[in-house]
Amino acid sequence: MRASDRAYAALRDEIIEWKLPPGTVLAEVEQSERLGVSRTPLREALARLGADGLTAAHAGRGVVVTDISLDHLAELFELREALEGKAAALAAERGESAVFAALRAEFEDASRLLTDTDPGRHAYYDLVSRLDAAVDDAAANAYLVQALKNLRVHLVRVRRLSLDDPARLLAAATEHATIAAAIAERNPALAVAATTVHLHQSLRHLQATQREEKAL
Amino acid sequence: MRASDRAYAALRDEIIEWKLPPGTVLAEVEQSERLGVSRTPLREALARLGADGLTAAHAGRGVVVTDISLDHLAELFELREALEGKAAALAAERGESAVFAALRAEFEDASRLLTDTDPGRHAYYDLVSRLDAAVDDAAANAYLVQALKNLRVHLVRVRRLSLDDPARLLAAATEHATIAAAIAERNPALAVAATTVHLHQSLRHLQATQREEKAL
DNA sequence: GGCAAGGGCTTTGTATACAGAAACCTCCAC
DNA sequence: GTGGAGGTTTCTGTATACAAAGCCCTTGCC
Repeated sequence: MRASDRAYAALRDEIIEWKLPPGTVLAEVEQSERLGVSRTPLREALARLGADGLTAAHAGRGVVVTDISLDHLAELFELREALEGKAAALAAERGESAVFAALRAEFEDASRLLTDTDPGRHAYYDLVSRLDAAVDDAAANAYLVQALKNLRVHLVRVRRLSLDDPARLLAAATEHATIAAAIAERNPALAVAATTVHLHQSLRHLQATQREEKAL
Repeated sequence: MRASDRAYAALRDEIIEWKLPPGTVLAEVEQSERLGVSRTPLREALARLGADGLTAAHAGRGVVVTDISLDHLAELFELREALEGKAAALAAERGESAVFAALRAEFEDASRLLTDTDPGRHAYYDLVSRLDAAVDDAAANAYLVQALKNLRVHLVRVRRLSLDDPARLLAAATEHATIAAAIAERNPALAVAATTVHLHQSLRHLQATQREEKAL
């Protein structure tokens, strides 16, 4: 693996996991020494982070980790609604019914996963990403998938803001089942609606959690 | 201006204007000598082009200019529909009515511009970008605007595929006027519908033109 | 005491030299 | 004649040295 890839992956993970919180300045020499690579590949890594929107080049002062606040959260979910709604609609038009019917069944069984502890939650997250991947695959649109990929980096970042509570995950599982069912039924309008509902609920929950944490 | 910025802008323009057609290999030394910059800033430029999706790093053989065919056109417009539809809806919710009412009037007067020759067409294109900018501004969503910006690079590239014929531009002006009117009326659903119609017609026209050129 | 200008210092931006890897061509064997 | 293996060549990937630009601190003047 290339040194620039390693540096990019390391910095990206650290930003996503809030080990490098917003506002952190990433000086080139400092980071290159820390990560054990030269400045050249590190610069390439920083450029990619900037393209992802995770950092911004504050001219002269080095690149800084971008902020992500409550306001950004709403904006992020507006974009997410546009992209995931379209992806769900396209998947409903083009996808294999059997694939999504199977995923629907898994989500309806998810209550079993979520009564357990950590490994169960991990299995649930895995199920969610399998649905995402299935939608991406069925949508069959490279540009849309790329845009979603860019978006998801930021979504993972905000997810780490608050621990998911089991009650919300259970509700989300039902919403995901509805989305999968709509796609399996080849009903694009329903798929869009189900996606909109799910994202609305997710955003509400996140914002409520955020306000709680702020109050502490 | 930085050398890497110059290299990026130069290569990007050349790709967009089809001076570097799809499949062209961009060797680092060759391009750095041609553009009069060192390999380091050139590599940064190539990385940015890759992030834009204009080039793909064919491992070992250097980066090549990505292909853009009729199939890609449909995919591109699917993404465009999702993003511009959402942007129009948000603009209808949040925008200043007066701004879009004025733009509507300009589009309704556009027949005057389009009866003239080249300078008139240039003025029309300028009007279109002013509408885009107004929508971006009114949507007030940095993530959405960024996604649109990424998309537009590819759109400019396909526009160069075929010369716009005056009849289509005239029809497009009417469609744009309808979009602006919907936003001015603060009617998000109508704005989405008008955008969908416009994009559908544009795609149909482009595909028809493409088939003609293929037949020649 | 406050403001501005200048110098030092840290920072990024660029160039070049070197190392490693992959592709292609050639030559040999079958 | 064809296939494979080895060598050569050219490419990308990385490191480091140098240049330039911006910021901060200090100092002098008002």
